Amino acid sequence: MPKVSARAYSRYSLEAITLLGSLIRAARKERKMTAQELADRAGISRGLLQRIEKGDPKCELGATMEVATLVGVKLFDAEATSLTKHILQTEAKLALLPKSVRKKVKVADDDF
Amino acid sequence: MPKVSARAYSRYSLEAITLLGSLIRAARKERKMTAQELADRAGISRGLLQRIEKGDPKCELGATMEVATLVGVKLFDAEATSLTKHILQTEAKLALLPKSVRKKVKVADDDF
DNA sequence: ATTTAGTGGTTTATATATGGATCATAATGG
DNA sequence: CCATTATGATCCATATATAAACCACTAAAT
Repeated sequence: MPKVSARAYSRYSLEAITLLGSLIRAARKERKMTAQELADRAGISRGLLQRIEKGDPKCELGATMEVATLVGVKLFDAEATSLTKHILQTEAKLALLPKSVRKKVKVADDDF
Repeated sequence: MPKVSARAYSRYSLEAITLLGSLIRAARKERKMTAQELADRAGISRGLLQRIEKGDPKCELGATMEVATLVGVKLFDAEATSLTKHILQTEAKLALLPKSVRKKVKVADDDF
């Protein structure tokens, strides 16, 4: 069964994911946690944790975030309470923007 | 087919994911991009983009990161070149840590 | 006011990620 | 040096995320 069309990732995306994985692994070891331990606490299998630490893009966002949180790697280095505030701010900002983005029909793309 | 055991996410994880989604949506609208447009550029379906923007934890990490990158939402606010450096540093740090974490056998858990 | 495009929510079929088991290797602690 | 355990990798069955097509609704733009 030949793979038909893999997904394409930008350089930045791959690097960011790789970095995230490395940070998680480093953090886990600094905390002297076994891969199995961390996997258990996160409620995932050891195999999945391996892939996360390796930087595999094809992992659940939730699982990855959960693991990261458990070892203290925060994407947005802020407390949950602070995040809530941030979310609300963003939502408010969103409310100001048009509900739907309407494209000009005739005019050529002004993208470049 | 009853769902047996859903995955548990910490408060922080869910909030961080929600925030990420909101930031993406806001960024997309600021750039006056259609959901379909962004989905196409990211090589994903519009439905998936909706879930990402909504903050669904069950999405590919790669797809999410890709979309975020496309609209300029950086998890690690740094250039790719800088990320590489950061990765190398982390790897180097990792090399100093023990290859495997060994648990004490007899002694009781010192977790608390 | 009317038209049209964007959005949100479905459903279904398919691709695929995940869990679990297993094996080999490596490296730690005694 | 030895015993033990963490790790890395692979395989398979199954759960599930994804793409695609559809619908209804909303809200831009004329």
